[in-house]
Amino acid sequence: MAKPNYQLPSTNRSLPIALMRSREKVMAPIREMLKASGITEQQWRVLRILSEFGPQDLTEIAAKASLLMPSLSRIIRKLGEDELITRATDSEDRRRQTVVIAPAGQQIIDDNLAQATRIAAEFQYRLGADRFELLLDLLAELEHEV
Amino acid sequence: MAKPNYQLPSTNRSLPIALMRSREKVMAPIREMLKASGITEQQWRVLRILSEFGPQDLTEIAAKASLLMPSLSRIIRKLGEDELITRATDSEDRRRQTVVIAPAGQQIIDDNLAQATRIAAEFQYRLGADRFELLLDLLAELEHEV
DNA sequence: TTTATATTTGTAACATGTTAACTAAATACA
DNA sequence: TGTATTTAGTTAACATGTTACAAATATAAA
Repeated sequence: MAKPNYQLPSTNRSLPIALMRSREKVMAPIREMLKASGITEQQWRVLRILSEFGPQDLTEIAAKASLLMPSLSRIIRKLGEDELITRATDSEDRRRQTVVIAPAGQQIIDDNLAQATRIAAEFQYRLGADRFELLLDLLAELEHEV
Repeated sequence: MAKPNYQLPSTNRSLPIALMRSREKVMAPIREMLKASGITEQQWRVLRILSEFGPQDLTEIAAKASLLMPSLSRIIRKLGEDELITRATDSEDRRRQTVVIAPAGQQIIDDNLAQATRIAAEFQYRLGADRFELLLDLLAELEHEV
């Protein structure tokens, strides 16, 4: 069976490449899982944030999801077209739009959250809780301003 | 002066998001530097690999650069159009194309490598050599097969 | 040698990343 | 009050990420 074969092998001590490869490795099983629901990794991230933190505007979502506004704008439009979210203009500040997760969107969360949690736990288990926390700390240090 | 203001703030203990934010933080100054040469982060990665490891085919480049073949195919075409590389069909295996860095491409490497090295060293210095190596080790562990 | 299979490269289609420019609305301030 | 600035979000343009598939070539099997 000939299957797409674009693996990303070979070692490398370059930090940017290591970060990229790790993220790919971590997200690949999530993406695989989400295929059944027909949504992407980023759409999943937005839905999770709406489910966990409740209705909020685009700027808040962008900050939590680490998405740039132009990307988020497109994602929100797509999620609206698919009726996974609804949006309403804020009555006090009419520039602002409050986004709310819709039942169909919440259903996708309900269908996938348990397995997503298992996948995340698998990586934590692989490193061990202490080394996992250490990794998150080291990554956070990279984000500090110079 | 009104400037684009799309920062990516807020903490988060999610590994995928931490990986994404760190990579962005590490690559942002490189991208900034490369603007003067008019090439992107990925084009830079390809040129560096060609400069460091010499002529090679697309598959080898993809592995070293952690790029998928469809992306690399477009990048190589663009680099060829800009005359930063040249390509020639392998005489023994005519599917294979050997890519060679051109003088204009090598010039971009020469113009930027010292500063790129300084930028990379800055992050290493920020963590300290030991913690930097530890970070690379932890990231490598994430890539292990289950 | 002929056929079947695997490998490699290319292309299409869609989604996102990135920067810049833009609109509309709110706010600061002279 | 009127004007400038800031903020929220959108749109445009280009490059890349991702998956699926097609095309070309090489290799193994019959």
